[in-house]
Amino acid sequence: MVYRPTEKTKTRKESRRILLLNCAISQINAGGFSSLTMDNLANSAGIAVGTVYKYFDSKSLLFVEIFKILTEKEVSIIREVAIGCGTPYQRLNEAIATFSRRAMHSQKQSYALIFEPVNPMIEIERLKYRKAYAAIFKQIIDEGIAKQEFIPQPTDLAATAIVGIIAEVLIRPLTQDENTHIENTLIEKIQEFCIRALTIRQL
Amino acid sequence: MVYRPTEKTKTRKESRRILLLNCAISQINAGGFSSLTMDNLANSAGIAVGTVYKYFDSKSLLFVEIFKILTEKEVSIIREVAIGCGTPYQRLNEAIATFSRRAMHSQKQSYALIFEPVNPMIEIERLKYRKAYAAIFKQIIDEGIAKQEFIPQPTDLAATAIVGIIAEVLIRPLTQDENTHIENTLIEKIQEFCIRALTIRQL
DNA sequence: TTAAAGAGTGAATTGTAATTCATTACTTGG
DNA sequence: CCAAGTAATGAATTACAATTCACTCTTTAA
Repeated sequence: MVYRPTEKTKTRKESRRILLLNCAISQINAGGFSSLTMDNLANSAGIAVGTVYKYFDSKSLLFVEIFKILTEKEVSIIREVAIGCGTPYQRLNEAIATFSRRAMHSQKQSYALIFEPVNPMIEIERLKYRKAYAAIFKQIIDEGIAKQEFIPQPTDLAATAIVGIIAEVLIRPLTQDENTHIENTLIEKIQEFCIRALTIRQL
Repeated sequence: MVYRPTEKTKTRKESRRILLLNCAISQINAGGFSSLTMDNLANSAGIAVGTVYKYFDSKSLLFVEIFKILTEKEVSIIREVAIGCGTPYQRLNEAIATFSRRAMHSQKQSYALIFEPVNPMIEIERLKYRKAYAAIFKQIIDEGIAKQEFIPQPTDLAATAIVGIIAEVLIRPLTQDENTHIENTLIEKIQEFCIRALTIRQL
């Protein structure tokens, strides 16, 4: 035996894998999961279809991997905000705003991650994704209740509800077409709605 | 020319069409849209595939028709409750409860109508469906605000938010598997959350 | 009874992508 | 340079349903 994979080879392999992932992500950002085929992925990466299969065993697995990459990034950004400084009230508002702003800036992607019909495997990941968001909100709400900033209530439900609100109010409308104009005050209104549901109102 | 369609023929044709729709709906209730193929539909109706095409031009159009039938029924039931008697507060609670109860009783169907990945045509109908629900909630909220039962706020958003809450809290979990046990108190908790967001609290 | 038109049939076709695999091209260390 | 292994290729295959269509069967009313 003479040939053995070396550092150099492994590095090149790894960077090709990353290239493929990046090409795939670009395509998804442009046209959603439905626009990504193994053929056009191979094309845009400048390699043969067969080669794609040296890097990913199947399209489903590729999709799942991409989904995880994208959602883990989003979740970690929100988590960052959520454990930042400030009162629970402030952090909740900040988390909602960040989530909303990011969604507005990459509409196609948000829609793809939250709603786009793909396949059952993605649906399972999507559930985890939404649960991850809810877990973040829950933490803030729990703390807010402990500090008597928020009214005692089932926090799991409240957290899930907030995810539902943002998805429905903000992201679902992006289904329609490209330049869905979303008013900037929408974020504030969402915040106010959520805060009303959570807080003890100061009369 | 001798043959002309008669009442009798038309009736039979119509009833076959209805049979097909019913078979399709049963299949969807059992396994979602994804489980319905033109072949198994023909099979379960006891006719040939080709015949199905005498009744429906394409699978997409069949799907859209079924989706409309099912959603219009659901919406009209909720609408009934929503324009019933009682204060806006009571009617809101009743509408949420009815929506929730129906969802819990036909889990597969609710999931299919609200979330199941199907195709872009269905996605367009689904948006209308959700908007129809929102419109009902909006009407209640508008009235509640007029009667000073609810706090003034953007009612469009509040209505959409409620749809999002129910979808996320109640129906999304049905993704998982058959007997997702949903506590009965869940409905009450959803109502309380929504009411807090809407009302002027009595201290 | 029969010609005309509609209805029903289901094997064959089509469409669309994913996936495979025999073949060719590289890499490596001796 | 070579032999052994690895990587890349892309045309061909597979998978899977939707859809078609040449044909047969029914119905109608003269």
